[in-house]
Amino acid sequence: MYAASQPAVQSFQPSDSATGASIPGPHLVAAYKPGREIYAEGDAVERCYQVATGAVRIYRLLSDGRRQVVSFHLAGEMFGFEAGARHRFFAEAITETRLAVFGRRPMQEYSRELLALALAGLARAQEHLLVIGRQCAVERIAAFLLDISYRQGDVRQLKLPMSRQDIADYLGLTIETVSRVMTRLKERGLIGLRDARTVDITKPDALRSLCS
Amino acid sequence: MYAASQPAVQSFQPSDSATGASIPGPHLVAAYKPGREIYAEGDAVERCYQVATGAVRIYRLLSDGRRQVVSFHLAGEMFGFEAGARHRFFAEAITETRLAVFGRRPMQEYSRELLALALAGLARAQEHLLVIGRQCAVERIAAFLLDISYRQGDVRQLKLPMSRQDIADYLGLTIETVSRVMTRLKERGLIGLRDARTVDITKPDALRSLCS
DNA sequence: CGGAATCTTGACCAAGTTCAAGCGGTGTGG
DNA sequence: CCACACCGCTTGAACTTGGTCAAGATTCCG
Repeated sequence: MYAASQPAVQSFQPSDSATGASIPGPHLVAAYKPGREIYAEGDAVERCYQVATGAVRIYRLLSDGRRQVVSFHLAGEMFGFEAGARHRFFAEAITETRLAVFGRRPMQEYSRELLALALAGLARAQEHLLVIGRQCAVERIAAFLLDISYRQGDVRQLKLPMSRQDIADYLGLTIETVSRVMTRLKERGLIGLRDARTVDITKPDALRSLCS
Repeated sequence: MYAASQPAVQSFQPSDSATGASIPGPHLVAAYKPGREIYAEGDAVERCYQVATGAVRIYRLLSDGRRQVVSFHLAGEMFGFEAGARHRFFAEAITETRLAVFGRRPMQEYSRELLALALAGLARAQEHLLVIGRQCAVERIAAFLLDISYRQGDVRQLKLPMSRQDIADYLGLTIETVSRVMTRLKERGLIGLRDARTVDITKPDALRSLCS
């Protein structure tokens, strides 16, 4: 449902892109343990990142502890560019994660490439707004599973890197609701749950028709 | 709460911006009656727009009629740039509206300026995600009123160009809930309601402390 | 003045939250 | 090696927020 706008892999080095440009040569690769912070709210924006392996969550905390995850980033996807000089969200590795890191210089020089990425990010945020603003719990979960499946290469069996709590905070639900909906989808035969993090999409069309 | 990232006025022609660049000369100015469509979902993306006067809503419809307004654009603000070749949202004039229209050429040549706009749009969408995903009805309305007030120049008395239905569809609520919360805020003395569209923010700090 | 939007209000209802308990796997220390 | 504690997940029951449905009130205009 909201996979449509999602390129399978984002990259600064498009092999055959319309622009022909690419960010040159060697760049840092950093490794992060699960839960490790990549940047914090308030930090200066001076790099951007591409996930080599693993997964990342971007989120914000409210003063009373409520958390909103605004995006996940899987292998191949870029993140870290923001409007102002300071980050307004936290970024954390979800699993064992390796990142390609791009410095300030490239970011300023490659505004055309960054523009495409920013516009793609905007599109995804807007799709997500639609899901959170106007869809019920089942629809949100269905859309989420399809989106992740699509981003992992339209696989039938997907490995969720994130916890139920992460999913809940991404979809504006509680962990209990996520859990309940998952089991309900399993009972209805739309998905299989090998374990909590391993989902088989047994009836993709049925799932798709769920998120109107 | 989410006004912080919002420049008071966005422009392709920043008088004293860091870039120094500006998009040259004459461009079309178009007028729209209330409710008139500016572009539709599926239309080719070939212009972008700056609101001269009036207000615009950007939205998407679900097949069963549910609507999500993803953004409003007030005087000075730009919209219309999207990731793909086709629009994935509708744009409509809310009130009597005049728009400055920019063609394809400038859009391709001014990626730096567009990048800033896209990043600002991304920031706003993400803030909005936080509001819709994790805040209750009162918090949403409080944040909304403060945001609009800020964007109209931090005025105490604000004129809402949009209907209760527009607000509801923007905040992921129903028109009834919006109405109830408004009257409750009035009863508590946080705002005054001259008429439904004219709001006095009598206690801005109290309102601010509402949206945690 | 009449009619149509738009907005408000009330009573009831339901989806999702909260609170609480239990399950299952994993890792650790006795 | 087993016992135990921990963590993430699931499940159930009661509750609450916001939604639905229905009726009025207001405003806007012709």
